[in-house]
Amino acid sequence: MSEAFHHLARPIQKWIRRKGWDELRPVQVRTILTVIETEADIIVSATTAGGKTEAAFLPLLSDVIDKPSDLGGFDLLYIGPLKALITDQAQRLESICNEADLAVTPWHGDVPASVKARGIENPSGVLLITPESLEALFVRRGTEISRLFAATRAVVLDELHTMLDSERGVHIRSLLTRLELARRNRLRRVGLSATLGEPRLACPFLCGDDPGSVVVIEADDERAELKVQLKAYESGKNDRVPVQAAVAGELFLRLRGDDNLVFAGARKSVETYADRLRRISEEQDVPLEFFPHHASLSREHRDFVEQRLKGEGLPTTAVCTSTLELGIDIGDIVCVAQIGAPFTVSSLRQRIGRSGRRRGKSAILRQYIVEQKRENDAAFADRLRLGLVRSIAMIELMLERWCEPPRSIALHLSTLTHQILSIIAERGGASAANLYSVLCSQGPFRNVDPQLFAEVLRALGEPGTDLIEQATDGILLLGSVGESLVEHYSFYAVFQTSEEYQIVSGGRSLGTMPIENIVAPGMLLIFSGQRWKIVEVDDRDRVVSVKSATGGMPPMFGGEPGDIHDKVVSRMFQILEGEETPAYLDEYAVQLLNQGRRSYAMLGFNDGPLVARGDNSWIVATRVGTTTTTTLSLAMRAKNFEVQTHDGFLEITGGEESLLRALRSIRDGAQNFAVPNDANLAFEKFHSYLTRSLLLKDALSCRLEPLELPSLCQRLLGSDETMAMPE
DNA sequence: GACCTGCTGCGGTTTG
Repeated sequence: MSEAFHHLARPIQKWIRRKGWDELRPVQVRTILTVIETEADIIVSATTAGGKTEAAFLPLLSDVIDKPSDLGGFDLLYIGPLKALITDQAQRLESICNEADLAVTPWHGDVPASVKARGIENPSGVLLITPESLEALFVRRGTEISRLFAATRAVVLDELHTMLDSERGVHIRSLLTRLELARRNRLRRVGLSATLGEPRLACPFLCGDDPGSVVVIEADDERAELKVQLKAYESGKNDRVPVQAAVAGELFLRLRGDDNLVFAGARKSVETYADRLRRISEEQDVPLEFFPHHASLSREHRDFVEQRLKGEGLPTTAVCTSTLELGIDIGDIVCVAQIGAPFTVSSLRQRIGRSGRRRGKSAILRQYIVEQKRENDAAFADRLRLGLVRSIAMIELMLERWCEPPRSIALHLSTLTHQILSIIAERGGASAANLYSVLCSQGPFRNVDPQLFAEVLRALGEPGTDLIEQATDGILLLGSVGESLVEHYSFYAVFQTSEEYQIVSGGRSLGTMPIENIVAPGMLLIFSGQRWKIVEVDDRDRVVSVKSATGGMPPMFGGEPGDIHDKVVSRMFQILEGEETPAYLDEYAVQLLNQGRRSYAMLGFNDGPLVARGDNSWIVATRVGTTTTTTLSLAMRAKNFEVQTHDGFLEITGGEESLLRALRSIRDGAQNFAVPNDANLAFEKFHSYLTRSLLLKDALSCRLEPLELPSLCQRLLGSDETMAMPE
């Protein structure tokens, strides 16, 4: 055993021996030495089964055992983004902690109140909690926080990549600042992740005050060989057999008999393919091995699918959304299929990481792309085969080991509003200066200056908004609306969720669907991989009762398209302008790629970025990702053009002035950037309580890039500002 | 043309 082993506490050494480990992994050795010999914050980056949890906890627990604290409270804090993950990790830690008689307390919405009561009464050992449950502790037990966490010496943040510049990431950082202020002592932070493209870029999110001091420990995993195949299909308006049938047939042929994951892109598409695969299995009279898995299905059904994947024996393919992209260990997956191009390279990479985990086996990606048949009225985006091209760009970038860096730090005014309410609730009142100090000077909202903070407070205190009010001594209190928000348990999460119907069959819940779906008795439904007829709709309690049937359509689940990164779009143009043919394309995909390249040249994009299509109609090749392309499209819409956005392209029609004049005026007047009055700017949970001026500032901090417009317009106009079209 | 995540306290009843 290595030197690191001898640094560990006796009970921990005993546990390692009992496990039969003959050596610690390199990433564990390095983490153990760093934890024991330094006081630095640490990021551990290793694959899902790479032993990260043990790497962090073996030395942290050793420290607790060898140097017990007399302060009282939990010794270690673990924050995880999923309930299932906390349950899993608590079980793993229990086996270690038993050896040393340390308590392990899992804490989330499904943990019995008795376990929580025991934790509050006698806090010690390891607490594993979700951000939302920690939030609830602040709101409901604000006065006890300092007692519960007095002895805590470190916090472990699992799946760190989900906690970067997201609403939930900012939420956690705010809670950690508040925790440190309550106990008057900093907490050492240890972040764990399997999918940080460049782990150093995550350091500012772990330690905002001194990112350079964070120690990054990366496992040099032996990477499994990756086999990739891309198969293309075409679908047309007059197809007798829908193209999904062909894709499902191929999936059935290739995947039956093993454990696989099929990422179908959207819940509706998951239901469509699961239904087709079930029908094929029935026609061929073979046992069903294909099951849908997404967030709107009942916990019961999802558990069933996960258990089948984990278990030996019954081959199982889950047709899924990103529910199975991260988190719990689902065992050996032979093949990952992806239907349609994904939105990010990092998610593609994470998905592929699910297969080929067994030593000596390759990871396998089967990518399926459906393009529209070219008919006379084919849209230009279909003629360019943009879906296929994006998919190739994603695969190429993934093979080059690139993935999207974390986003830059936004204002997060919705989450700021949440934390203002939470601190006032925690303390029964707070001064504006104190709130600013905790949240903005010391906490994560560092881009919010005092003036902007005052503007937010004024919006929350507006009569009619009533989230907060000011007492005569200047102290801010919750207003009537603020009070009712904070009192309800739905307050604890910072992210938005929509209203839904429960779908019930014979008293058993099958799952949920958004209330935007039109429902009436007699209608047919595909859901949870089966076919149903609606027998009753209870609009008051939002319950739809169904019974077995034989036809139907899956419901709509809504959602907005994802952001494509500049680098992906830039690679798409390289592919459209290039000549190489990737070896993993099937024959049909090669044909479609060549068609896309020919169309690109024929439309004239090789000569310049602006293509006139007659009748006040143009196509503009922006060559940049969603954020900047959308910003230009809003600027054009504000000038009364009609605009459709695509990856790296805009289709523009109408307008009161010529395209060239409009681009020039946007280039020269970027400081007057305006969005159309009808553009929706409310995306997050507490946005509806803020003014339009604040929403615009929030959007400008992360969703829009007006500062990019002058150079983009200049590039589009070209140096001589001429193009082959009439002004 | 998208996906995912989360949730307390209390009152009533039953049981030993």
